[in-house]
Amino acid sequence: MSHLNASNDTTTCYGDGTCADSPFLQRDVQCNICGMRRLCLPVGLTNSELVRAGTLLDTHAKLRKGEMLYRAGTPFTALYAVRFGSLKTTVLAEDGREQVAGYHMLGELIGLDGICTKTHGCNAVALEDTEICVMPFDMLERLARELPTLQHNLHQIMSNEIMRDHSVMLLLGSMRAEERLATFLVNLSDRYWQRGYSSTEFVLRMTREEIGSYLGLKLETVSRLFSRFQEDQLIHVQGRAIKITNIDALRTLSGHQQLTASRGKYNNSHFSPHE
Amino acid sequence: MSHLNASNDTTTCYGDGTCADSPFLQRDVQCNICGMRRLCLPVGLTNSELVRAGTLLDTHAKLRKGEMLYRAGTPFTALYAVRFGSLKTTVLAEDGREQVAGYHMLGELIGLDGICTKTHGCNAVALEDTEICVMPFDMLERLARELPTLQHNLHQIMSNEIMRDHSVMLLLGSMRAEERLATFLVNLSDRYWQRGYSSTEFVLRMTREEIGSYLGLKLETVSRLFSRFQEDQLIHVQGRAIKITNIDALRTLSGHQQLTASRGKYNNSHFSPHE
DNA sequence: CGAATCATTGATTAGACTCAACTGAGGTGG
DNA sequence: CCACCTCAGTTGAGTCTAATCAATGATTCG
Repeated sequence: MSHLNASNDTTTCYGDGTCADSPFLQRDVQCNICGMRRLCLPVGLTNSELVRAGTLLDTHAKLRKGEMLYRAGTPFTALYAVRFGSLKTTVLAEDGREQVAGYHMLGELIGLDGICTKTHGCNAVALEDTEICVMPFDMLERLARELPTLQHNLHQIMSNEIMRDHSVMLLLGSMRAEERLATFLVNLSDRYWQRGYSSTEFVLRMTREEIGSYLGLKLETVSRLFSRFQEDQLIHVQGRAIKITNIDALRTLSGHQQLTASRGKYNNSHFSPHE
Repeated sequence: MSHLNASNDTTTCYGDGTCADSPFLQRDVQCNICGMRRLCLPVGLTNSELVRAGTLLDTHAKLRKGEMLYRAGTPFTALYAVRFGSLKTTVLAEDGREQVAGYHMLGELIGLDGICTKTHGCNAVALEDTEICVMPFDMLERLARELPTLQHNLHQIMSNEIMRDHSVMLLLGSMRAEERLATFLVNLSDRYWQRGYSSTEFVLRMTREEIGSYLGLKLETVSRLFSRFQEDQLIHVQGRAIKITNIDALRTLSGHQQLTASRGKYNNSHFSPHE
């Protein structure tokens, strides 16, 4: 993976998944061999810029299922990008209540809420064996001052997280239980699709209780709804294995309300590895 | 207001409300005459930096009550800081449902959700006659590359917005109606206090329906809860005039759960103009 | 001053929660 | 390899919170 030719300097990788250079012109930069480059922080950087950012993006870490990446209250030092696997983040009330704030998969950036207090604001736990990319934040800020594209990407990602949170607030504040679960399923479906996986068959990485926590519902309610959706021929459920049989009906149920996906740029485009 | 001496270059205004220079060393820079400087984007900039940022921070705009600052779907060009007055932002579902995403007062920055798509993601409406500071975003990004303090402040503010959203998600997903309203009142009380106003007597700038929309409740529920809180001697309500008579009980009700305030730096400190 | 908007309060209902019992899958160790 | 245990998931019965529907009172504003 390190013997490929360096490309010329103006070569750019685009957010739409295409690349100005030939498929074999890849540098020995971690991002170039990471399948999620086009969804991640370095979108749009030239190769020489990627090389400069190399030290930033070099450090990886592996997490076993259930392992915690960071804990609320501990010092914030870095942002993390998911290379593979998935994580949940949870916010904690002072009285001990805990709520899932998000599920994060390939190419998504987490830890953003730690910047403002230099302390992590939530817990991040791996839902399966997971590998992440560690980006020390002071280094990232320094680089962002030199690379406007990187700077703008960071701002976009943070802004996108704010939009995502707003759509969750809309879900929690105004939707009925079945609308919430339908929206959740449609959102997962879309995100798997964007990443090149089946949009109709996937395995949930979280328990009913965790889904409920994210959606502001109790686990029994989630379970009942899965059963009802199956009865109504919208999905087929077998434990955590989900097969969507009527995505249109699910979209209708969700009020065509999209939970904003992980990266704004692509939400309304038809970007996908399938095209 | 323009005849005061320029201070020396290393003079810095701090987030805790103090200033390294004498009270009279203020430049003819809008931020220096804005009471909210210590809560706003330019916290910590030296005076010479403030001067550089001057063009960024010079443009103001006035809004009448009910006027819209921006609308979801329209092009995003700038961030806005509240100079006085207040606004609500609302997110829209595709089916027309609308939900209040936040109430914004003095010193708070809005428009952050527009960065990722270059299009505003929500509506912003003045709740009273309001003045705001317009900060063109491309200019802000350029300046942020030159002024690390400004860059970091921007990141902090965005991160803080994410934390605020997370605490709203916790509220909507796990609290009962009375806990939500108590949390809302305590949050308002704290924010007024931080800005030098009474923490126990204030006038709501929004209708019961708007409060309900923010809290995921119907207006009748909000109204009933106000009445019950009054019956229980926690508050005195007269239309929109609120007098808090037992803030401790309200805090207890809210599970001591703070809705994250507008600027992370100050949340857990005892910063306030009263000290 | 009158119209419109906002707010309060009551009666009833529906949707989600709680409590509880039971089933099934996965992992461990004898 | 199977028995056992635990944790996850399903389903049912009853309860309760907040929504809905409805009528009336209070403010605000042109």
